[in-house]
Amino acid sequence: MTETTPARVRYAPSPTGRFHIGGARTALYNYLLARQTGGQFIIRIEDTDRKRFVPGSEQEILESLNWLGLHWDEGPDLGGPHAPYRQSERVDLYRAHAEQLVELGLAYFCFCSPERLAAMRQDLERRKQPPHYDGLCRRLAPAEAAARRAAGESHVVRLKVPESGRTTAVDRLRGEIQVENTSLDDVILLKSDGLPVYHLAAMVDDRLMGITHVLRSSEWLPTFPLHVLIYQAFGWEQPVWVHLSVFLNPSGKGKMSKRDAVSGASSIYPLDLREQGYVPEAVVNWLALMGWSYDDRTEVFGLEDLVQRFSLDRLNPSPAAVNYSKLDHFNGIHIRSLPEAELARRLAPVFERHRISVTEADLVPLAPLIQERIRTLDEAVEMAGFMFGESVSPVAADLIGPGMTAAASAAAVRRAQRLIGERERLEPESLEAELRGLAEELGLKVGQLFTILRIAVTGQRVSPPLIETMVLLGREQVLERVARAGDLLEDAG
RNA sequence: GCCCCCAUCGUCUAGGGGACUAGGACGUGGCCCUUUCAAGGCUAAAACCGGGGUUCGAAUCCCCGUGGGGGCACCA
Repeated sequence: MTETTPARVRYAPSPTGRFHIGGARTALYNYLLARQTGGQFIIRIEDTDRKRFVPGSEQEILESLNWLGLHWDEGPDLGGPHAPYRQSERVDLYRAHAEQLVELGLAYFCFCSPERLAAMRQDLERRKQPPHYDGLCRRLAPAEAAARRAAGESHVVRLKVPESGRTTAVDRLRGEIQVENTSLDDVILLKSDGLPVYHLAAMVDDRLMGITHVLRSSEWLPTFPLHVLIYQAFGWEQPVWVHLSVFLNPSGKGKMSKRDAVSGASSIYPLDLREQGYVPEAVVNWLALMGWSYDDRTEVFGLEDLVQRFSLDRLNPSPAAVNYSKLDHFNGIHIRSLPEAELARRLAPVFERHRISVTEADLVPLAPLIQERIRTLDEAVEMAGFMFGESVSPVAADLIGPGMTAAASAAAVRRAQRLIGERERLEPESLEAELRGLAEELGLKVGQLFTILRIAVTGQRVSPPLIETMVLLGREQVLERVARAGDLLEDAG
């Protein structure tokens, strides 16, 4: 079943480190749902933990999302009807809501010191018991609690979890999840510094911002019932809850982690992927299919296709191992589907990064030659960097044709040199015909002659198609390089 | 220790009681095409975690194991 009413969804990262592909996929699914239903996609920064704050990470998040094409309707930079979109700027809201819950008798002030809590936790651990707040302050008379608070005693606000019964939480993918209330802790909602924890802040904001669907990481599954309880305490209607599976590292053992960013060739960070020559279309396509599928055969999608076809019903609840060779595959496909001018446009900064000065206009005629040969944009430099250097420097030994002597190779090169020299300019059809003719005349296989010339002209064994490359390079350049190869071969012989 | 989630080829997945000799894709091997490398085409090997049920019939439903993952903070 596809959602029909406009969905207001949010991606709510905390700025505590680098932005990775797991977050990107969560953002993607949220974005797709919003666009498909004509709803809104909101970015909210969850920065209520001052200790873990990492400067610059908010920028990385926003830059990554923009690069991927996941543009938002409301957010910390854009503002919107529910501004501000940074939780650190919304603390009064959380405080008021926490107090409201205390007044309703559904939460309470707790004066237990961190030391007492730590000691209690240690004790329980020693006795192999699950960590659990003992409810000391829950039993305080409201009047006494109010007095101690008024006296300025340091305190937090805790949720009063029912002491019996069960809580049923409904996840769109997994159905009903039931837990005994006794297994739930009286979680802290408001810290002693007056800032909320996730459990309070996210619920309040989701409600206030009119969030209809919460698509978030399955790390939240264990505290999901608590969140349902908080909604119930406020008397709010539940949103549609969807817990997305986590990403496993490429081996399939263990959750994807920072280590995986350095251990392999490919990174878990979108911005690194960009640096490595991946196109956003490929990253989006790849991410979309890790945890979601359309059918049993279609797998190449652009963002717009995904907007059209995405469906919560086709989400997969099981964890997925990251597979970079599949990313390479998608990257090749999406590079090939780019218009030539667009490919040239994207290639320009890549050559620049490799300190090869070349204009976008120079790259336009080259684009079709390499388009189906590269899997990442950076491979273009390897493949065709020789086009933009002053000269190439092949080694004589490499110039000798397969199964040939240096002398025979030299002779072949000189004949080719003369043939090219006799032409005013190079035209692909006739050049190819004449070189093929030459090979035949010399009793060589086309491959033998072309291999020699390829190395002479490009300096490499692997290159774009020889004829087109020579035409692009131009008569003078080709002549110079072929002549030099002839010299090298004659010296070697 | 306790709680929660998950379970089909190496990996991503299709499958929602009979259409399954379990389909597709990546990767891997072979062949074809071919001026190199790609791309493309064809092809091969490769999976229902185990055990009990339910049913005429189970990859599909239930239970128990096992395995994997996540969580148990004045982090998110």
